[in-house]
Amino acid sequence: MNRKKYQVIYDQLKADIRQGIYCQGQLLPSEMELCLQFETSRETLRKSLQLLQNDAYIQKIRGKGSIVIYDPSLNFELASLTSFQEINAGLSQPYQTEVAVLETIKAKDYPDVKTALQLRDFDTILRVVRLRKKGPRVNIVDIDFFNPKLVPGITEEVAQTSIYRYIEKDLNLVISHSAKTITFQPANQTLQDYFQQLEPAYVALVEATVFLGDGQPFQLNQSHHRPSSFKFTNFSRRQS
Amino acid sequence: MNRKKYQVIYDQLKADIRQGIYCQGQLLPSEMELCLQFETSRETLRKSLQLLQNDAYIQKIRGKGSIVIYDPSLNFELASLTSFQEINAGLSQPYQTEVAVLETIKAKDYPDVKTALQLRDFDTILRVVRLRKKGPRVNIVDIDFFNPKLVPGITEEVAQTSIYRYIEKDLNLVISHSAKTITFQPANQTLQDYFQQLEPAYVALVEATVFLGDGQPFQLNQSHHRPSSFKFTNFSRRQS
DNA sequence: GAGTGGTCTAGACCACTAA
DNA sequence: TAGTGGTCTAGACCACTCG
Repeated sequence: MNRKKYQVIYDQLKADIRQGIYCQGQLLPSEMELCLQFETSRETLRKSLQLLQNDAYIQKIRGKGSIVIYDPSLNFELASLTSFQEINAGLSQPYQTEVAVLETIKAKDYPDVKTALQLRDFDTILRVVRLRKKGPRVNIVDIDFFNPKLVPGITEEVAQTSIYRYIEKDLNLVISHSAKTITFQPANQTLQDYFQQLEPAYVALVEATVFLGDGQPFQLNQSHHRPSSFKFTNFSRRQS
Repeated sequence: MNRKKYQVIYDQLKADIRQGIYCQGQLLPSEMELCLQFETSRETLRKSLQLLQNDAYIQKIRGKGSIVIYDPSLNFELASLTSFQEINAGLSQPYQTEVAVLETIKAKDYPDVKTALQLRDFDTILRVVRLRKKGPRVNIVDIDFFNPKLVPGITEEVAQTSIYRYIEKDLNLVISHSAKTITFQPANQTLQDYFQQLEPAYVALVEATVFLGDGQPFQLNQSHHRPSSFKFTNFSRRQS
């Protein structure tokens, strides 16, 4: 068997919930029943339920069962580490990407980037600016800094399609995790020129340092959003 | 034994990492070694490591070990479901809270709130406005809507101290999870009056619907932040 | 090949809920 | 009291990394 059993069960239950076979407020069958149904042990099944709980599909209640809390009106994809390309593919009206800048710069001229990517003065950085447009209207300006020693060979063509796909499929590297901050910043003249019109002259800035599987930071992403079309969604649980 | 074994191990390792006994980039002892050290089975120990990984303390790498990725300069508390009172208690310079409004309103006059709290036209809602100040300066305006059938008896005194404490300790209810969105909005006249000065006339709005353990929504929280002092931090992992 | 983490099992006992 | 989920165990086998 190729795929992991708990993953198969997770996918199946998730699909059932999304299709409304199990509805919001309803209880799933008990763990015992699900074990029989999927022909598995209890710990394996519980692993699947744990994942469903982490992803806001169910809420487990001791002594009662697992209640479905999935709400189709919510959309949590921005809270996970997903490339623009991957989100865009799911949109009904996708964005066009325009690569505005692709240049190599010196680490010592960008001290903040140098720190974030843990570089030294004499290292180089690949700087990429991409405009995400709907027709003529620019809604997002992505400014990215890559460590070319870790992820070499990013060309304009790669930047045009999907850099994450290139890193994972072609370079065969593991993209692991990311630390993100959201702030509200005045837009400098360059940004105002990209956006054409900005009211007020502020942007929502999502800044993320992204790490490879071995813990090394390879990318600093600064995603500038037109404030009127910015929305970040998140799910959180109360600690007990 | 009262506390859960995996929780004890998790707490211990977390403390060790925070105190620098294990440093960023370093490997933890292997699972075998840790099992011996904590006198436990491997699955239990792995549960603790799983928690550490979820909370951005370590990154597990198959065939190698568990690498410490904890970065003390990041602060993830806003990404979890934590009451203002609880965050405030950890600040060196705490906020003062002023209860500006505490009133009962009709659900049918607030259709958005009615929907979020799953109420009917003739239900009532408790509306609370609280100002979070540092000296004379208001930095956050919290507007909350509670379902009084689920969480009755919220008084001005409760609102002044901690509503979550009251709900958990006095009402003995379980606060479970929350769906949150972050947007940037123009500030209406009332908000501008509260904030005194706002440059630009925008606020960062963190809107959260909060649910009890049985899946019922009891609170809609609209937290309006002065944009210049707003920062949201988040951690995410790439799906495999 | 030795050592690491990843998956899966069968079974035990405990804590909580509801009738 | 019966049924639910929560914790913990000991052991098996697999997949991966590295010298």
